[in-house]
Amino acid sequence: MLDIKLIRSDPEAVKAAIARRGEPLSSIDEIVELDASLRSTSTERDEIRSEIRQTSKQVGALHAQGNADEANALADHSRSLGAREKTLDERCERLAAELRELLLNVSNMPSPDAPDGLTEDGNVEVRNSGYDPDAYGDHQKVPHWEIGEQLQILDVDRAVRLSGSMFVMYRGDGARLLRALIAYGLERNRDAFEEVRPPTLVKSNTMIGSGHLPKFADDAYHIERDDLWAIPTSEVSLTSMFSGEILDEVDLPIRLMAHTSCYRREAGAAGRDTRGLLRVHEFDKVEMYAFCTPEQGHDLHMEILDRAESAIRDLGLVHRVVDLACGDISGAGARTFDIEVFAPGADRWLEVSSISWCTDYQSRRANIRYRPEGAKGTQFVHSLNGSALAVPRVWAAIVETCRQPDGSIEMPEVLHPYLGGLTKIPAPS
RNA sequence: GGAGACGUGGCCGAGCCAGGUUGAAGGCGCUUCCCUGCUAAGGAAGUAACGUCGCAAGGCGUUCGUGGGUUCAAAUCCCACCGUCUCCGCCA
Repeated sequence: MLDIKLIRSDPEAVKAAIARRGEPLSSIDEIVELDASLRSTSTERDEIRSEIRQTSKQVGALHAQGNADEANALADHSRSLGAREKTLDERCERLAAELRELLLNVSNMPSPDAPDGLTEDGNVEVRNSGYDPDAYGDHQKVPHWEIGEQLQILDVDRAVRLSGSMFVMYRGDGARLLRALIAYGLERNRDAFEEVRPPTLVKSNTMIGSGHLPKFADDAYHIERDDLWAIPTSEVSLTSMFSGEILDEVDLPIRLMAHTSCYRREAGAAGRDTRGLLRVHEFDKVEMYAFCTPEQGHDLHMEILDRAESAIRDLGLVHRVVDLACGDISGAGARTFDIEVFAPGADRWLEVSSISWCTDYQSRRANIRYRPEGAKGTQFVHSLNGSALAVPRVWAAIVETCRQPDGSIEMPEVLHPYLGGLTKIPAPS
């Protein structure tokens, strides 16, 4: 959520920023208007309330003196004020609800450092580990869904039987590799990040806090009976972990990481990139998350990017880092870097991590503040998030990249400690 | 899921049955100052967040789990919901 005071005092600057995303600007004008009428209405209401309170005290005092006539006359007067107060209050409620609805649907302002561009065509590649299309042998140009079937480590057909298309099932050494990836993602960040295992079913307010509601309701699974949402990422749970709290500056930054399942309806993506693990409704992910002061934001952003990138690099995967154009940054982010790995079998780049600095956009929604040391009052914290390791696509890239001419799959060395002695998934006999 | 008890400020804890001068006694903690003098004790003052108006000082409003209702007036009365605890049931 954007700061209403900023929209009020400098609507043109806000519009200029939002325009870089290619989002419509008309709601900003509506917000300014609604805000003005809300304030004038609530001022009027508050004045009447004040008068009612004063009058009521006098009524009590008069009764205490035994002066019933005068007390009743005053009470009558107060009653008429009450009617007016009610009307104004109802108008305030309506205006506030409308204003909030509009505000919740405005995306964050992109950072001035984010590249221009309304689509992914404006994305800027900032690093590439050295992609060479000729570097792959034929044995690596087999897509993971075929390898998975050959080695019986990925069973798509049976998963579809259970849950429908775009659900998958890992089996045998495939499931073991998945488990190793999760452990790897958590363990290498344990030096600085507190491991959390949050709920994966959350209330609507929790989804609003991270920015996934109300705008993206179609992308999420909703359990109607209990009005709970299945999280699309643990970012949702972690954002609201300190909701409503005022943190101490000395405790910042707070670094958290969580492994959870993630659930996505992928409503707009039917039929696109749906083979194998490219896009699935349920997947495992280790997420990094941080709350910090505005001053700490930039360095933390770089730190999380570096941690995510080095995890991929150490697995030996060809990858690149992309600085997202304004129009390609998701709603809550002000600046986002994506990490993509190259999957030689599927023959395409796969997005495996999205590292975002959300400034105070999420903390305003979830109401998370901190007390700056030596200053009065409170301020909203900044929040950042990024995948430490998103399992399916990394799993796919490993299986394809590490496939040997005999059809076996050599496990990356950094995973050995988590594989219980397995260094190679054997070729089919 | 059933029965009972309970939800007050940073914490503890009065107030609620008899609605009014209670934004809320008292204590603890914390901050500043004084005394004393040495890591104690004592004394004084201060000690929420948010909204809005104001250059400011400050004014006004909201918040006693949440949301409604009754009333001139609600922490106090009524209703619903949420949560916590105890016992029972069920279960991993």
